[in-house]
Amino acid sequence: MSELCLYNTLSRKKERFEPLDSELVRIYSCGPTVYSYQHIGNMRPYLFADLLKRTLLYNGYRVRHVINVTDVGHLTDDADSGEDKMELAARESGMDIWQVAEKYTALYKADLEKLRVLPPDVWCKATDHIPQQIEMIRVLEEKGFTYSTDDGIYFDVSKDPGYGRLARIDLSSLRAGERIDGVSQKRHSADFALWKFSPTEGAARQMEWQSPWGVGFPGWHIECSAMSQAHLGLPFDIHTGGVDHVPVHHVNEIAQSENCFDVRPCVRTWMHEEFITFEGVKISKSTGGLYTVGDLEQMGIEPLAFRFFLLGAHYRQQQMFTDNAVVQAQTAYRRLVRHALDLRASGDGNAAAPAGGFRDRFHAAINDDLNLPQALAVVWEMVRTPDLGPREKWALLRDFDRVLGLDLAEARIERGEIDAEIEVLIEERNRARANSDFARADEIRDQLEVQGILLEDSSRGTRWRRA
RNA sequence: GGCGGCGUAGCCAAGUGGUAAGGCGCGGGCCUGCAAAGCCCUGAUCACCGGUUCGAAUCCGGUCGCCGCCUCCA
Repeated sequence: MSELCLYNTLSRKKERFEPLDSELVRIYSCGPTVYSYQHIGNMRPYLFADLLKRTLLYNGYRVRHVINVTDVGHLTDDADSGEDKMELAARESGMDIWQVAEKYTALYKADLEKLRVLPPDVWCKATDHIPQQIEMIRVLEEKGFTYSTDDGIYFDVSKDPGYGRLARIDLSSLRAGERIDGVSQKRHSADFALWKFSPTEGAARQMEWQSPWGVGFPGWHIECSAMSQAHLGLPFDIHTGGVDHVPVHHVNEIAQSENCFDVRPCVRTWMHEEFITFEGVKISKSTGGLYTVGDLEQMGIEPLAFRFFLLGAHYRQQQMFTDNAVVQAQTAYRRLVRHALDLRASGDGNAAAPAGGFRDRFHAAINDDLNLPQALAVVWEMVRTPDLGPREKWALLRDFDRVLGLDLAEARIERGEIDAEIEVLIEERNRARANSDFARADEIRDQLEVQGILLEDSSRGTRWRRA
């Protein structure tokens, strides 16, 4: 059996994975800020985390997985100026801020379900952990890591000699002493807000809390430190997120957690997924390509076909999204489903049978830092090999699907309410064929095709499916 | 400007020292009354130049092109 190796951003290397607790692996995944729809680019982090979790389960570990929902404190500008995204979204939509959070959280979770992302063991949200965040800030203050300005309480990065190690930031060469844009009272550009005071003029905030420093709200990074500690304890095994979080969000999270709780390192393995690019350019708010899972469905792309698409590239590689690429993926996905249906019809077999090394190769692929493209190649080869019978293949395919998550055991070709009518026509056509009346037979087939019904004749009779 | 990454067949995409996985598409074949589905066959020397090596897509140097982060972002 192969060893599980994962790429750790801390060391910039693949490392053999060893859980802190011999059986239970603890994972924290940075979740979304729920001020808007999540687009398909936003789905990759959770697909990635899902594949990580499934791979751990496949290796026999138990997993405790936490995903947070950030519903306060994420500013539109840099971490310390600009407006709270949630407050802004509420004002623009005319909804109550709590409704905004609820709405987009629900949509987000529905999309994850469509993509067959296993639900985490714990969902948590920032506004449910305000006391924990305040307590962390209090401890940091007590230890001398903070200072106060007119607009908030800041973390003083110069007090942390290890600051920025994750991103290999060299503070001394980082514009130190330079004038800080926007927030003039910051001592260093890398200093960041732990607590922000509510504005004294203008519209009142909908979300604000009492604290030892006055009424206000928490900074964007502190919620992850508080919630990961609360739900997993420190240290824990794996923290996941997007590459964009390496230099700021996660660096700051480490600074807060390690200095508050004196646990170093607070996380053993940091894993970061790359972006999906849209016709060569990153999908983002400003550059477009903002399809949602729902948009894909409108285009005729099934959610699981999109999942299959994501399996086609390694998580640490930027993946090119184009309409063409996703359609290609859907074609392949549907072909695999058809194989699954045929194999399933042959009955259940024994997955423990020799299986020609396919299981080992599949396992080795996913254990090599989640190389799903490689694993998929093994899947195709297995499906098409003449060396295995259909029942063995079906057993293996179901086994592999524990990681792939394509729901192959439940897959089916969609049938509708007009079955009876179709059956009658098919019978008539088969009578015509038996009488060599091919003109009539083809006429019926064409007629059904117009309705989106495709016929497939085989030695076992005629089957139909939707186009 | 600083930091990081990428450039593999028409398209998507693995492979990071031993003579290029896989998928989609194209073309050909088998099967079929004809189709469809399925199966089989079929394509690249890895941006370019130089170097290290018995041997490089894989290591080093340079050139060109592209992308990301440093500012909202997974």
